[in-house]
Amino acid sequence: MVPDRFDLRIMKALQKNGALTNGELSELINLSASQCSRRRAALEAAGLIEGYHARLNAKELGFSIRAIIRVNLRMHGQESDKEFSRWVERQEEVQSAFSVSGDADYVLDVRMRDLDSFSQFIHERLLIQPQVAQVRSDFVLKILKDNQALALSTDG
Amino acid sequence: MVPDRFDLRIMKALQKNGALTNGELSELINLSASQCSRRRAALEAAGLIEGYHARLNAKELGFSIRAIIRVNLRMHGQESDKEFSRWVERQEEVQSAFSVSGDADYVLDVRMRDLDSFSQFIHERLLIQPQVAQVRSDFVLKILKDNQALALSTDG
DNA sequence: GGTATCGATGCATCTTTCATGCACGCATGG
DNA sequence: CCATGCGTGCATGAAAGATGCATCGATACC
Repeated sequence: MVPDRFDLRIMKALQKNGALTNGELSELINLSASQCSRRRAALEAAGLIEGYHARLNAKELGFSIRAIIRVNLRMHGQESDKEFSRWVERQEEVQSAFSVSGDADYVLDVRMRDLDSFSQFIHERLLIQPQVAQVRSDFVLKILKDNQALALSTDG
Repeated sequence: MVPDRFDLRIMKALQKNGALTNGELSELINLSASQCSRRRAALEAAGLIEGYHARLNAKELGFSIRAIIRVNLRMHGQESDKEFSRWVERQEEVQSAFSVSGDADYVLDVRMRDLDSFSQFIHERLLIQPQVAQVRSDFVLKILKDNQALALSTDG
């Protein structure tokens, strides 16, 4: 599927606000509501829109700790990498996890309720993984932005 | 507002799928649809649910580069920090940006269409910021998980 | 130039979903 | 024991979503 500029506008709008009605969308992008509905369905069917998600207020819910953790493994091989990946995927506190090229092997974005949980996670769960060689943590002091929105150029 | 376990279940479900109807929600959490509607509205009004967002397929849309960039500033002061923050917020390619404690001063999560854009961003936009002293990039090779979902414990 | 064909669009309609008034049940406190 | 208040489910009117149909515009072909 090749999205045209209307599709791009729709996706851009829905990134910002996924609860827009087709009527509201139609005003924003200058197209009838029925067309918005059809295009939206097409974008979802084509997989360009992967889904809709509610964003929760982490602070209000008691998640006061956020940290970016860089992890190095002892050795590299399909086995240890795969095993570590599987382990990471099971950790609820890990919101995002990337295998990266650079100083580190993995970068994790984690959220916890308090320092105790964080310490417990690092020492009693992460560091005892046999593959893990080194762990360096950066605590998030302030979130400047957290869009999760792609920079689509609508060209007008 | 103090969310009870039904509220937690609702939030958990809506994190996974923000397009659930109240009827579908009611089946998932064993509560009538009308109550789901009321509780949902309350959670939104209380700010526990901050909003709904569509997630787009980055690969399909041509964003093949993702990187975690660590930035160090030359000196620290309210001025340079604030100025850098403001600059970061204006950069569309920056999805998330954190001020952190640790080796780095800032961590940025960026997405680009290609290596040229990335190089251009680093050299012609980021490094020419007068506050910036050092930049280290980790390219994302593989996304193990990218939930953006908080680990709510529903206790049942 | 004329015409046929195909996809995209807007309107109208039907269906689904949402929002809310109401009465009931349950708990707590007088 | 009764009164009060909150949370709940049911039922109804309002809003939003989905879709058949006729029309419009563009392209291709004769």
